[in-house]
Amino acid sequence: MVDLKSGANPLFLREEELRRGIELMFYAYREFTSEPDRILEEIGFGRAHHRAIYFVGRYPGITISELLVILRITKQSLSRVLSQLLERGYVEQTRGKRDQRQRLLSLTESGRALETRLTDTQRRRFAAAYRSAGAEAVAGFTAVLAGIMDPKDLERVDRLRARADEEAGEQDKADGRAGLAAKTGR
Amino acid sequence: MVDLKSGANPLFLREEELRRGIELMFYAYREFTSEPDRILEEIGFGRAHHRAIYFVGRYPGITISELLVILRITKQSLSRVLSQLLERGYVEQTRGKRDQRQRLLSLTESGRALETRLTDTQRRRFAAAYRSAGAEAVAGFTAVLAGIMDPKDLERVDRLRARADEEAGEQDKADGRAGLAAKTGR
DNA sequence: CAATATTAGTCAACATGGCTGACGTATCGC
DNA sequence: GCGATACGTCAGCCATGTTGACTAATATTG
Repeated sequence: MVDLKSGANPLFLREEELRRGIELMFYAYREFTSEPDRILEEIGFGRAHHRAIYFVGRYPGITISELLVILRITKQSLSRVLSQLLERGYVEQTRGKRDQRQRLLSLTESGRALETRLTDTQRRRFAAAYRSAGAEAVAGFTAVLAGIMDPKDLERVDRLRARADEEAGEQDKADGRAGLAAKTGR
Repeated sequence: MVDLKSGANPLFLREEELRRGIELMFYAYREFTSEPDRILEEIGFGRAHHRAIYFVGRYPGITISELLVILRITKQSLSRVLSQLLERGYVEQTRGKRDQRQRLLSLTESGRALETRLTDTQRRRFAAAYRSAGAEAVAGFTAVLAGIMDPKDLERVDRLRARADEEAGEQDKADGRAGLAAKTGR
């Protein structure tokens, strides 16, 4: 019993290491959302609005169904926050040119301003943590997180990022979309 | 404009690196909670119950007010989940011997079983991610998370862990507490 | 071209888990 | 003995998730 818990026991160390990771995840996520939450509260929005505005800003021209796949919530839940964002002029919709059923979402000027304000607090927090931990630690951080998340999400993130990279600098042409699903067909 | 977004621009790289961290955090946290959530649903509990049961298991003999500090919720919110855990026999309370006002919380046999079942899914997930990312990555992961979280939380976690380590193998004596606040006075 | 599938929107009802505010009780410590 | 502390509780509100049922417009396919 004593031996099972003693510091010299490798299983105890491993158990402690795993628990530490679990706990840091809990505490870090709470802090990660705390500053945006405060700003959102000022203007009568919640965390769900941040998520929507973030991904619309990230992938301008994204459709409702694509956003649903990313957020993994029901369309009823998304509809609630999205209609508020539309009403209050942070997000706008246009119909897809190729497929008229689709609603292509993008941020308005004030939507971009809000997204920047919200995400900046997180960017700053990450930048500070990255700076103090060092470049190698950052690589380890992202490697472990990538191992924790759903491989499907990881694949999608990587795929979209690759596409965004190769399209960076190009004109948004054709039907005005940013190419999110232009080739995926999903 | 093109230059600002081109891959050669260091500011763009930095921006992408920060956004990637932010997004991985979102996706990883969602996955991190998904398996416990499924188990909890089976037995009619929610994520809040897991948090309570986790920290009671982590710090047996913890008081209500200490748990409130860790969880950062109101006592009314905690009371809701805790009374259910007590009713259904996962957690038990004893009065503090030194201070009779305190309620010292600990897990019952079935509470420990549930905690193990819930947390094991997370442990496995972390263990797999740690294994595939390597030891160095793990160090980076925890360093970055430590930089993201509230320093007060970090300090407390480290302090409690140091205490648990030095007390490992000792008998729980005196008033039956695990020494969580024995010396903190908080 | 007609049938079917897909995309999006909406209404209604419910659960979880946060919150505030207001009190009550027992116990501790000065 | 009195003020502070630890805990419990009632009542109600809000945000954000859920299921289920249905409609409308458009696209696709046999």
